Amino acid sequence: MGRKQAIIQSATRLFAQKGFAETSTAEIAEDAGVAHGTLFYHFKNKRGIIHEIFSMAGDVYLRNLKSVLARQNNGMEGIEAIIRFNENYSRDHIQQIRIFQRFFPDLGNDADPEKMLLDSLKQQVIDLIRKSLETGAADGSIACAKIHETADVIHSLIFGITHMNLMESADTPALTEEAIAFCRRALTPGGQDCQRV
Amino acid sequence: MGRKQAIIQSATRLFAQKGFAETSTAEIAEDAGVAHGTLFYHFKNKRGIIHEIFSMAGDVYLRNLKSVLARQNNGMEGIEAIIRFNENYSRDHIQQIRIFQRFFPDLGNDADPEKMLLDSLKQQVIDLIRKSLETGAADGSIACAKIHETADVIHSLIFGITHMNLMESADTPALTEEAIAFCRRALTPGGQDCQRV
Amino acid sequence: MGRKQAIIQSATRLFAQKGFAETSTAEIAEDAGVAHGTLFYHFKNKRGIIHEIFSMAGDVYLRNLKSVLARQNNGMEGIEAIIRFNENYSRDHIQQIRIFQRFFPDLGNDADPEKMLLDSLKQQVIDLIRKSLETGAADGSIACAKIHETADVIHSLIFGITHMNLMESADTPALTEEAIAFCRRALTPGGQDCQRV
Amino acid sequence: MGRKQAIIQSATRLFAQKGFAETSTAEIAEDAGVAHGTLFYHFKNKRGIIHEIFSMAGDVYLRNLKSVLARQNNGMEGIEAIIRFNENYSRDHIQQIRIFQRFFPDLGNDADPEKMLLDSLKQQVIDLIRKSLETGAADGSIACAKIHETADVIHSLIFGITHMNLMESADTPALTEEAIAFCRRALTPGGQDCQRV
DNA sequence: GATGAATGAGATTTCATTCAT
DNA sequence: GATGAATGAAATCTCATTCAT
Repeated sequence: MGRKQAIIQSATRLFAQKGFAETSTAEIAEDAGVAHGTLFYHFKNKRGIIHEIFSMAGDVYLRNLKSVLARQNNGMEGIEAIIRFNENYSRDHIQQIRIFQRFFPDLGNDADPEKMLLDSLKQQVIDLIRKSLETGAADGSIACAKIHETADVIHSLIFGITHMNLMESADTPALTEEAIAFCRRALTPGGQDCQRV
Repeated sequence: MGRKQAIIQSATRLFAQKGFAETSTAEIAEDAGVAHGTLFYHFKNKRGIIHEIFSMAGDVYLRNLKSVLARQNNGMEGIEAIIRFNENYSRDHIQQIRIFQRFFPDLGNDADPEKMLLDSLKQQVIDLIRKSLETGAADGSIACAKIHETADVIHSLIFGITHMNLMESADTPALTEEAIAFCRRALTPGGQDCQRV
Repeated sequence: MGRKQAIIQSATRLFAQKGFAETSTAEIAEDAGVAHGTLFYHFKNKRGIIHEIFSMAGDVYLRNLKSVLARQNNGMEGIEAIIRFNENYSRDHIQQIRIFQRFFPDLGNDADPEKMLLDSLKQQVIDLIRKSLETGAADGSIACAKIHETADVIHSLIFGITHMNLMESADTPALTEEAIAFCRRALTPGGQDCQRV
Repeated sequence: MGRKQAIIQSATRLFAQKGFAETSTAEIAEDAGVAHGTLFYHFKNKRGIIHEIFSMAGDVYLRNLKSVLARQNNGMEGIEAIIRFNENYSRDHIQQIRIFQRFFPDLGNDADPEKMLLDSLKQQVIDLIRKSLETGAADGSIACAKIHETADVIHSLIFGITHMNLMESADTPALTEEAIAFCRRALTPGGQDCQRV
């Protein structure tokens, strides 16, 4: 593995453990087994490191999520799959997720290139949720009047669960299953008239 | 207003705007119009300032939320009230909320006194959600099999909405209303058999 | 002597000896016998130190020059006094002069606050030369057709002599006396018609 | 153009623009379109680059100046030609001149090989001035008692004008013409007795 | 001849905290 | 109670130079 990869790996672990601001570049270099200056040969600055991590992680997340979605049979299954995928991915890539969640609050101004990266990722996830809702509305597996807002609601729910996951303050597999059941009840057409509200 | 209050006020604004690590004690002192050293007369250290902010803010949030809940007529109304209260409170106390959200990810180890404060606050909110679910189950306004998990789901949803709010990436009043509708559909007994899942 | 004065003194000596870029802040602090951080308590940054040195030195130079000029009897004596004053001042404040001369070339863009300081100082000296030329033209001690340009010529001459002085590449007291004689010949009215050119 | 020439060209431009210390070797390499390491193949170190620039520039300056001087008819014309040559050369080789002027102050100790280069150049120019003065004294175009000191005075004047030129703080063509007139008045024999002083 | 990855020494600056007054 | 000068540890980043290829 090249030095650049070693740096990315170490940085990922340390940012996840201690946060971005709390991790020094000297620490990353030492952990990666390279000279301090080497960091700044491969990356413009400290932020450049996290930028690369974000960019790579976002790509993997989206690619995997899409491949999972492609295997679903109808809209409701899609929604289920998205929620469950997030749970699984969070467990398998806990460090990446932790960095994402840690970094969100530091992203103040909209010009921030990292904020743009994360915003774009979020928007793509919301779009996939929306597409599943639309598919479900078409194939009859989902009854939903306000697709736009409902997509936001589901995304909020997923985000909140992920947060609980990171805080280790709940049995998240169970939480995820209950969230799916919750959505099913809210979205399944049937005795309940979802237009009513 | 005494010097201590001035410090708390300035710190609240600055922490909300720029984050904890990014705000220097000198900056707080200048903004508050006191000498730098005065901060350390009133607070043990920088962390002591945010501790006091958290502690006060949590008290206000909970007291207000409880007083709102006391005025509801049944369990389902309670759930609605909690979600809506969070929206209103977030709007009115945006700085406090922003500090909470900003600080969460920095709280790593469980021994952390600020993490304990926030955990306790979260737990109390979840308890209030649970109590409303139980009330609703008793008064017939809610059909819910797994109260414990459902409370976590709703809390996750609220947390996610608050996050969207802070990121200013959604029309949150509309999002809140749709979330309430979503919960209503998921929780209202009726044609839909909520035991089924 | 307070710490701030000690810093200024050390910085003056070191900047004169080695130049601005070549002197590190750590070096200044050590020489002044203060902690490294103390520099940045008293000055915004490294440039702030040289700014203060410039500002103080320029004031002293101008004040002294003006007081010398006030004691002259006519315009030609004024020109002589200016050239001689510069020689004496350079000898007595060799460090200040060295810093000035060293710093000039680093001052690129006009927005530079230090460049503005130095430009203003230079302009004031040129104005004093011009005033002496005008006085001399009025009192008959000087014959000069183009006062504006001649003032620039004399200032260039003074600047060049100061430079030679710093480079220690000439016997400058003798050079100064010859420069005065040179100017006398060029400016004294008489058999030579200075309009001619 | 070979790589070495490209490096020299880029370095000349950058040193003139930003100064020696402020220009990094990496910057020069990039500007020249060669690899960073290539610099150190062609030059011993960073200083070696400026040494070559100085050496070449000094040669050109002197050769041209001498060729101009050869075409003058008497001593006074020689002095005029030197002053005017400097103005023209400065305008045409502004970068070279800027590097010279920028570098002078950094040359502290006499052992410095670059200082020796510049000192030698300066001495040769002064010698040429002196020779013109002597020629003029012989051919009757100049009246000058102290040739040695006067040569220094004229060199100082030229240096000062060049500095004004670089600082862009005067209309230097006009300044140059006035300086020539100034020298004419000071040096031309006539009604004025130059022995007198 | 030429490259560019890697280095390590050092530079400037920030900042929470202390303490004498 | 309050101050603010002073500190020193640590952080980010720069950069001339080396060297294996």
